[in-house]
Amino acid sequence: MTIQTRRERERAERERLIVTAARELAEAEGWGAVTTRRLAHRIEYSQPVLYSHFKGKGAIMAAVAVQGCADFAAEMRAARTGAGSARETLAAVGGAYTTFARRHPALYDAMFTLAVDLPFATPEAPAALREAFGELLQAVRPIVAEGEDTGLLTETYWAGLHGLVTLMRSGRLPEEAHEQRLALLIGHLVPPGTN
Amino acid sequence: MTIQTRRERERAERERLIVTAARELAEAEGWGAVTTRRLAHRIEYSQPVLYSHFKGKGAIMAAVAVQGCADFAAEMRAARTGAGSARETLAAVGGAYTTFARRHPALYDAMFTLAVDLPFATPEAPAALREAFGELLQAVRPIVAEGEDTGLLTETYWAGLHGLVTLMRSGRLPEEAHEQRLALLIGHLVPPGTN
DNA sequence: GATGATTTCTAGCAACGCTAGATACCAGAG
DNA sequence: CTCTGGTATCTAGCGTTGCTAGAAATCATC
Repeated sequence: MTIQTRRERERAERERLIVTAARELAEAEGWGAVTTRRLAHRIEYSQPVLYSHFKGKGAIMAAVAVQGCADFAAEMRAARTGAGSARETLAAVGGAYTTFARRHPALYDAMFTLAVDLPFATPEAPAALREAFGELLQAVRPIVAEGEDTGLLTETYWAGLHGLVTLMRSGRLPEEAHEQRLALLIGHLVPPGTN
Repeated sequence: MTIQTRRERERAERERLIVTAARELAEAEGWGAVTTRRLAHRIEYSQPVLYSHFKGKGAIMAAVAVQGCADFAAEMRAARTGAGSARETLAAVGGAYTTFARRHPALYDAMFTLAVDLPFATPEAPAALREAFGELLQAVRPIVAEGEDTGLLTETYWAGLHGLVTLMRSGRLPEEAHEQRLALLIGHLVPPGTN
């Protein structure tokens, strides 16, 4: 019994090691630099070991994405609970969103741009993912107008943030006016007469 | 003289052939299926010929992107000139935007998501690109409120559309409520009391 | 028809994700 | 302590990718 559990523990530890190494490598040099060979060398094992833990490179990226979502949700939660009015809350969460995306581009890509096969808009979506969306949702709820759907408005806000971030990061939008664009988006989402 | 011009003409024709083949292949099977070998085989030349025309695969994709931008701008222009009120115009252009993105995913990716080294938010940006942005800009201009910058609001609208399209296409947002989200975005951009 | 430049192709490099088959390891039985 | 069976790991290699050097073929000109 003990021998079995020790092995399982070591296996789990190595799996965490793989995900951490992939994350560090990606954050340091981008996903293009994350190859199975480099990853294997980094964890001091051979390539096939990776495939005994994950179905492929995509699954490793998905694991990194889930881990990233947890951090992401935590940062948004902190921003949300530290804010005052409804408008301030929406701005704080939006700011946390774009700040995270700019500080952790590789993580953000794994979560929201690259093709990783993670279930998203379904109940089977990973908890961290639903939690991150939940933070956005709670920030949006107070500013939902009569006859509007909270979920849909949250998705629309998300899309706005995502668009701003990705277009800016790929050089399609200039960096400098980012804060003004973000303010415009938020200003137009908040109904007139809201505190 | 004539012999030189004939060669240049043939060269230009072959270059168009390459771009067209790349575009067709990408639209039919996605950019993942566009390899230099398949492309070369399709135009009935060997691979190195591609590199005598373009610096690499990225440059070919950039050429396809520019061509796509021209079509894109034309469709948005048609939608814009066919609409009535300011609100209708904004909605028509937004609809044309998302429709194009959904109908030509590969083209859209080359233009707005994949990393192609094209100058964007600068005067050196390709004409087709600036023209496409100009269509958006003209649709936005009538609804710009006092104290707002037209360019910045256009960029924000663009970001919203881009976010909706990319999140939906990657499975992060469910397809079915797309029209409602688009309506929400437009409804919040148009100032109250606008026709 | 020979010559010299230009164009095009053949063949190959290094790197990629991934995997089959060989090898090393190690817990438990005699 | 030795042997055995099963597991864990590695070596080696497949097929593919973007890209390129050097050989071969083509063609205008003398």
